[in-house]
Amino acid sequence: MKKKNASLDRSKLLLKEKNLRCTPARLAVLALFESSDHPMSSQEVVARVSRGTAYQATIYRILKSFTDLGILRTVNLRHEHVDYELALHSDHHHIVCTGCGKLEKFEGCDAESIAKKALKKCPSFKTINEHAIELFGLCVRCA
Amino acid sequence: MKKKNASLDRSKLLLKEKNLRCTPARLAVLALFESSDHPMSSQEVVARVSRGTAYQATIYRILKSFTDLGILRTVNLRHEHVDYELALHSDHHHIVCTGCGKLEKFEGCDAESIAKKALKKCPSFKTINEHAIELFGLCVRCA
DNA sequence: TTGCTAGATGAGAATGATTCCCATTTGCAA
DNA sequence: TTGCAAATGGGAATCATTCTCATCTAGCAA
Repeated sequence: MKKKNASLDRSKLLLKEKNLRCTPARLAVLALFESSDHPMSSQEVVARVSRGTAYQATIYRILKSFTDLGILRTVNLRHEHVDYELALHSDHHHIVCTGCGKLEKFEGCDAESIAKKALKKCPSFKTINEHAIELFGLCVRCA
Repeated sequence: MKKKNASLDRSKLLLKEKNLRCTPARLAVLALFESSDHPMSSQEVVARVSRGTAYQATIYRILKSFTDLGILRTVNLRHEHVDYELALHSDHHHIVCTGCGKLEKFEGCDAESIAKKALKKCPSFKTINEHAIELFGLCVRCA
């Protein structure tokens, strides 16, 4: 249970940082994202947070406020919906197999050099703070 | 009018390539995307293709089939909706100003090196065929 | 050119995700 | 502990998207 408590403490701290009250609904949403190995659609979150913990309208409100505050971010994996994931790490990206849907994460995308290049080409921009990279291809099995 | 005709011919060719019939509704959607300088939400497309040319259900059907066939792709610019754009060029990305929403395109993202790196880290993937890169930062005015 | 037919669209109803409203509850600072 | 602004519950309302099916048409074959 040590792990769970550590995660709970981190969640509480995070909410405090963002000036959000520490409610069971918010903690449940954070815990779900911490325990999930893949980004989730709003519907999946609604389905997976148990009814007693948070009503659906509350979950939509939480997803919106978390996204606005940078706790969550949206990801486009080219499914027919947007997914949400924790926005803790900036250098966190995905590879999707367009054959079977298999999903893997990767880091180390060398974003600085891309950002530098982009800024050189777009002089009307001053700084790059975040970046999203998604790769689409075929896994060993589907290739 | 030379330009317009050339664009029309390209559109007809594209539809034929994809085994889609050449209808006024599809041509109107293609023309809209060719003339637009920014990715558009489904609602914007519905609003901008005139009623006489295509009914909304038709536009949704067209957006879906075009996306499935790779004529359009979805882009996540972190607005509260997904945007569509022509998928003609693979190396075509965006920078978004998180202050004012200003949008610019850039090319030359050095995708091969990212793909190579990612494949090295993810041995369960064999090939990368497409990639999405979006950058978020501040424009000169907002910085 | 005409006729044929699978494919495409029109029109509006149906669906279903998301948001709204407001009464009630609750986290948390003083 | 108290007070109150913030958050939630519950269900109705909204609105984007999809469905159904009758009608139309693009494009091929004769």
